[in-house]
Amino acid sequence: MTSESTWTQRSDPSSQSVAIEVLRRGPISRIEIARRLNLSAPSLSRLTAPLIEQGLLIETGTQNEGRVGRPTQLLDVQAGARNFIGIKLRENELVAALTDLRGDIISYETRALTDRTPSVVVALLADAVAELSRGLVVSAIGIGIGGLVRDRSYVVSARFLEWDELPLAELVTRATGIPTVVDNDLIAFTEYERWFGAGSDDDRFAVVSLGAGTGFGLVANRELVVNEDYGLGLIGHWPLDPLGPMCPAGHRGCAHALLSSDCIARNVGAAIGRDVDYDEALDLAEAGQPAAREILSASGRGLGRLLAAVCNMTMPQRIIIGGEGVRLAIVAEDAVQQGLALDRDSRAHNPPIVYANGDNREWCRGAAALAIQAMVLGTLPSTA
Amino acid sequence: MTSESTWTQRSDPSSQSVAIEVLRRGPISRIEIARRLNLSAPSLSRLTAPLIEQGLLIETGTQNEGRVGRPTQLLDVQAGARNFIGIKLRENELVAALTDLRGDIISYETRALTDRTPSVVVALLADAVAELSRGLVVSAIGIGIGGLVRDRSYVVSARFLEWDELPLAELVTRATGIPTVVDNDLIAFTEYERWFGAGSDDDRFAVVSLGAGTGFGLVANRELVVNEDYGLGLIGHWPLDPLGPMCPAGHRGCAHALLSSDCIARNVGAAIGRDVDYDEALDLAEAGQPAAREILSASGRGLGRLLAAVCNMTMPQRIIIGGEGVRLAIVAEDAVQQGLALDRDSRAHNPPIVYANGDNREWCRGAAALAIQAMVLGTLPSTA
DNA sequence: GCATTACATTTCGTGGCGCAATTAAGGCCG
DNA sequence: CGGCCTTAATTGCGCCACGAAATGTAATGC
Repeated sequence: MTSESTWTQRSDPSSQSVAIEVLRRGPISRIEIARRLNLSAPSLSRLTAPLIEQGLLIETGTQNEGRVGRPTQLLDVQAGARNFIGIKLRENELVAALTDLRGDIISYETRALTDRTPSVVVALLADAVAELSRGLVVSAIGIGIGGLVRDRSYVVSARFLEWDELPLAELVTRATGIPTVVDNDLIAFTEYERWFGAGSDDDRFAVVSLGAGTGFGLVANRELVVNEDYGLGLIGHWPLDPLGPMCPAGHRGCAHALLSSDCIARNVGAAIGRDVDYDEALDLAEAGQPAAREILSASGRGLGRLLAAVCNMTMPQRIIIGGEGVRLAIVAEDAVQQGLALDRDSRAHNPPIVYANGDNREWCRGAAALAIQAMVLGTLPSTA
Repeated sequence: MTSESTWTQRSDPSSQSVAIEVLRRGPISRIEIARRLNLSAPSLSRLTAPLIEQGLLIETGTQNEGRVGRPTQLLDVQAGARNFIGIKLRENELVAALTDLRGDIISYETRALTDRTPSVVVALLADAVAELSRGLVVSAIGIGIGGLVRDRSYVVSARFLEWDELPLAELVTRATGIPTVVDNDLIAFTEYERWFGAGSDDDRFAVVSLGAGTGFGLVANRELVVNEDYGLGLIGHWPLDPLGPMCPAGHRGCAHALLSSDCIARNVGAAIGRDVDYDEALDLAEAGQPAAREILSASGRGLGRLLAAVCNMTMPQRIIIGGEGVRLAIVAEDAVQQGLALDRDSRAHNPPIVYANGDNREWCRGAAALAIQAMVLGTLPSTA
């Protein structure tokens, strides 16, 4: 039945977009798909029949919500029918997650990276994949990596892994026999949010990630906004506070100085006279320790000003804050609002801000989303 | 033949997109349209035939460029077949231009605005329209206005005209009998550049306007990026230089303080001890007057930093600088590049920067573009 | 002059689509 | 409780937009 090479068999574009709509919008009625795709009800009967026949879609109960009239039959994808693996490569570890068709995570594997030689990393990666895929068929692998990637396959540069000009997708495909796609981790995360996550109903939204660095992702007119420089981290040193602390690269009050986990931990540590890590620093601020509170207020205001810049320039309908450092936005929420107010016209409407989990899971789901997209859209590389 | 109500008669979408392609891409061969629209050559023969029949398109000679093979027949719109009027409303004048189907200007009318009462302005406007349209049929009127506009028709607020909640399109339609569309002037200008201008080949570009205020327009994924707040001038007080001069609203070194014609003229005037206007200020800087040069260098650097912010956040393939104050960008070009370098990663690629004319014409063409779009896309309001 | 190249057109069959009518499945109400 | 209404899904039907293939057309090149 489910052939591995293509998803919907027929390459008919509207059949494909129906399948994608069900995949992205969860259980959904035929009539609702018809409205979204500007198709007629008969078309939807025609288009869904073969997809149900193939076992790709299933009817999952009815829904009526107390309205009169015939209840709708909800359609859904067989989320378990396919498996994917999403992998996040970090400076010193590798996290791989087995997911279903929606990027929901089934299980995990982690490997410490002590040696960054590509062949060693690829071997570890293949090992984690083998472990996760025991007894299963994995349709595709997605990899997210902090750095510059071309063609969803080729790593141009990844500073913290000290990689340059590496055909990563090809290496992994060879090592695992599974088609593989690679992209910048923030692109992967943004794509996940666009297809399945908090941004799936928006025309425009922005993603801001906090953690070791500060990242930015943008979706406008329902499509990702990227260019060849994406992955350089263009907003990593965005100026936020002319009187703020210095960052290691010598920018005063830049995003790195105010928002990165390292700098926050270092500044709080220096202020209270002992070493603390990022989470302790936030704990102290939350507990009311004055120096920590002050430092985190400054960071929050800086973040607010960054968000104001995002709003003023890209007019998003939603802002999604993610990354390991997301707690900053929550702990310093009041200061964020202050900073936002500072650079926003008082008549302007601020978009809702939503927070992602802030753990490794979201990066893996993002990476898996790349693999899912490639499979569904038929852009997977061949394994030959 | 040319019915006034619709453009392409048949509402067939691909017939319409063929017509739009010819309108936007100037003289173009069938085969090239086929490539752009993902259609086959036979489809193009079929689709163009009735459009030529109607007199909407014409064949304008052949082209071969020294290649072998049958030369291409170039198709073009009968640019003179329709007329439009584009109107820019300013604080104290109204500029109306008669244009052809491509927004190219045929003639002008100007009216001084001494009274801002809507009925008076509408009467003046109708008078200018009557003058321009003598002996001609005008298909639609487009109006560009600095302010907040809804539904391409309804002025929510326009500060400098002291207008609020005014159904301007309706009033003008009633006064002239010609269907009218209204929008923010910068949206109009951006739409012109997107359809006909320097951005017509780009997926993404940004527009920055200089003059009385600082404006910003963005196109991503070939569509305008706007929201309900567009027209508030969200980047008018963008922070650019923490040590810069104050603006009247009390922001230090903001876009207004550094880039607006008024502030530049005032600052140069104060420095040299006599009143100068904007153009004199730029003349002085160009002539090497030290104080003027310094002030304009600071402005140029500020502009550069603004452009850096635009590039970092929206990754445009092109930046178009327009507005009455565009000369600043040219006079202070070196400083602009300095400022740009300041906030850009040295590995990033800067997009080409192009300059618009900087006179009233570009605003009128923008307004006309709104009218052309509405006519071509069939979204014109009825005159009933 | 004939081969080559490439744009344009004609013919023809396929198939995707919507309209209209029909069937299905539940509420609403006297 | 049994029509009636409403909304969803399906079936039948015919239209017509589209591309494949073949043909026509107009240039270059040797």
